Amino acid sequence: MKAISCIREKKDQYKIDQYEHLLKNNATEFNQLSNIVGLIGNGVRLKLVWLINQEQFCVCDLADILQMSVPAISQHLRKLKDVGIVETFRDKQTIYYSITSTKKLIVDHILDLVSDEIVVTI
Amino acid sequence: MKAISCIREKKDQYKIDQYEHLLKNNATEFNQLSNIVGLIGNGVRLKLVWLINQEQFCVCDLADILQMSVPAISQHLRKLKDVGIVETFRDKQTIYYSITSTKKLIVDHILDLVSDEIVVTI
DNA sequence: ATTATATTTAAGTATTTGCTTAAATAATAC
DNA sequence: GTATTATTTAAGCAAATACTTAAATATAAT
Repeated sequence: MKAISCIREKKDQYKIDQYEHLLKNNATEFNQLSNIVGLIGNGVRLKLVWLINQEQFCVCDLADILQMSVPAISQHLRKLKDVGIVETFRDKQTIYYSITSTKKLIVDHILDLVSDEIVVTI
Repeated sequence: MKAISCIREKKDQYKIDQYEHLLKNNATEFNQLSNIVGLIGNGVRLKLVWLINQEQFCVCDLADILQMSVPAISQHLRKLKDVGIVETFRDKQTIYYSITSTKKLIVDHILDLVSDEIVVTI
């Protein structure tokens, strides 16, 4: 809570205050972004987002590809849906997931980092 | 474990296998990246990385700016250091943190998303 | 040496996360 | 209608996370 840090004479209180206020003024932006980045920064969800960004998939496909249970995948997708990264549309019994247009830019931006590392041949 | 997903006739086993192998072949890259992105995708650490990317700071400064305890900040910095995002250099009793040159690109890339949202006036 | 300062580390703990299994929904097929 | 299939949801639990406080290091000043 209380940040009783250090006495240090080199302490630049003015600068500290400036940064403190800057971060507080932009708390919402930092929080939103860390939520999104934090969600994508999970081994399973990074792959899910990458896959869904390649093309639409249903839960079953994703479970098969990642060799995980359907409920496990479904719960990951729910989190991604809750923050608006993915959306769904239904075709009969099948529900397909895709990246939302609103988050497409940020997703592409983060997935750029994947593209730099791997070679896709599908 | 065993992913007994769905029977679906539209299932494209060839495509599923292709993606499965592609992800397995690049497991290391995906894991490394999700580790880094996951670390930065934390409210406190996103701010820490953003701050340190602006200029060098010591633990005390960061604790003051974020109004958190020194040990809490120190432990966050340790995680960032463990994956090679930040490095330290000592000046007398003070230890300064900076972004490593090896991770500078990826950090800048993620912080681009912050820059899009906030205005910095320091 | 002794004291003070900056920082890290360790131990403890409450909260969150990511799975599991089982049950609940929803749409299709018969 | 009843059965089947795709998906979600809920409950339970082990592991991970993010703090706390107290103790340990390391450097500097006296």
